[in-house]
Amino acid sequence: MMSNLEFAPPKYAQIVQAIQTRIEDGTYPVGTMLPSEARLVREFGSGRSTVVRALQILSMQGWIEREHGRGSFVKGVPAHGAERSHAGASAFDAPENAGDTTVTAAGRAAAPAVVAEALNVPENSPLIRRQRVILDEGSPSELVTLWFPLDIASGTDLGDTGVIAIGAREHLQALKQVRPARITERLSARLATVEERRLLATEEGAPVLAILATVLNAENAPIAVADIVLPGDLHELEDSYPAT
Amino acid sequence: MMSNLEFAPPKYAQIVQAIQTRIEDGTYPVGTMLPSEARLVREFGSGRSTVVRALQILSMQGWIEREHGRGSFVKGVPAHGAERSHAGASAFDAPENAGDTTVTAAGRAAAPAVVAEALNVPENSPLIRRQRVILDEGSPSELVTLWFPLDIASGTDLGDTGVIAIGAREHLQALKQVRPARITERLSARLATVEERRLLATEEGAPVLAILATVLNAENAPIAVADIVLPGDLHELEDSYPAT
DNA sequence: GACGACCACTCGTCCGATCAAGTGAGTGTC
DNA sequence: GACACTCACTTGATCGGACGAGTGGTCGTC
Repeated sequence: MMSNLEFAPPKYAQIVQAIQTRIEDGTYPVGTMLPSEARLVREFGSGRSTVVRALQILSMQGWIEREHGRGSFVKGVPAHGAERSHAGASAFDAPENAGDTTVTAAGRAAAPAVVAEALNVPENSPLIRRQRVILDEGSPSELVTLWFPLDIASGTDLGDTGVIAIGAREHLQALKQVRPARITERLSARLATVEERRLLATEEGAPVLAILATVLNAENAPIAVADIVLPGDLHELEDSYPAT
Repeated sequence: MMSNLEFAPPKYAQIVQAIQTRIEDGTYPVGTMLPSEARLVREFGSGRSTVVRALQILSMQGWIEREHGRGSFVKGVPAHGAERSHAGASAFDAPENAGDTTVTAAGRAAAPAVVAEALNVPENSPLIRRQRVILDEGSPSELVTLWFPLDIASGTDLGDTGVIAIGAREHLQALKQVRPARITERLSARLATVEERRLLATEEGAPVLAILATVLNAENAPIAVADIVLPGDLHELEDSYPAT
């Protein structure tokens, strides 16, 4: 009408936008009831179906809550996804030439029990192990051990002692048809082992955060495992998520 | 028709379900085109609006992709968000009469340094403390201490020693205008304190997972703090997320 | 062969109507 | 006061139609 080249978003989207704005700027305070569908129909001059569609979108996105027979109520600005430190993902993405990283081992090694279980192979099976220590201000602050099945690591540099300048994930993706889809982490507190105390230079009886991260492909088959050990007195993991 | 007391989900939800199942079991392989809206209308014997509504839901949830003029195409089973044990949220939601829970303390107490910092009050300020031990098969497996500012806890039963049969969050929401919006957790490994060893009946030098969870309202002001202590040899936290 | 008109098929949006069902306040009876 | 009833108001589900617009093919013309 007014213009011929103007792009107008669909009506239902305009309504969504308008209500979002009003929630954000406090016109519709949290906890209060939204105008009823009938009112909104009058205000926006559209059919009820259109208003309902907008409200359903807002409801699915978490802005409002709709209660049969009572009305629609403002829930607030949807606090989006959770923020968390993904120690596992970082272990596979971090290049070895960044910061103070020292590769302490690379090559074949027998699978310890927990790693074998995670990779679904017999204990003591030969695997490719790649271990590094990360220093923070000169002192060891993190011990990361990556474990790969032989067939996955073959044809890559993962078993060589040289420094790999990109992350293990990228390295794998570039050289093989390996596509990580999901990572699961298991986290626990325990005392450092003798070997860990040596590499991390901590005292006897020192508690550590131990994270065992398993990388899975789309078929839920394990691709690799990262064993991450953090001295308890040096690390805190943060996690933040919406309260329902 | 067939029955009078049977509960039937709405038609659009049935269609959503049916299509999800067909995607999961390979009837509609990934990448292929879904039957057109008109076909689905015939198959399910419903109006087009109903079919479209189902398809829009599937599209918003990431199962399919709709292309104007071409059709709807299968994207796959949506790799959902992260799965994680939210120890903090559970601490506030768990009722005290469930399982083997013992309330070991309830009433005023001075704020320890970390709690004071999280609640943004001076150290040693008076707070309401509520502490419980959860037994697993007879032995202590979890120590939860909830801390509330006085003004938030006033008028509630949180400072009384009686058992509260619903979660603290529900209790608060029922009695006060308190709306939790977000929870942040800080997790670390350390050795159990003397007090913790007494309540959890663990030995000296035992490592624990310590989680400090802060509940924030929509304005990011702290409402409460949960201090959760898990003996390291009894607990593992799981976390799973898309690798992207 | 290149081009364009046409057409069948697809999804995108919007409307207004109907019936159902949940909620809460008010009203009247016992 | 307790209870049942009514009624206004709310959202929930579904329908069928209408029009618009993007896609990709056929087909005829040049």
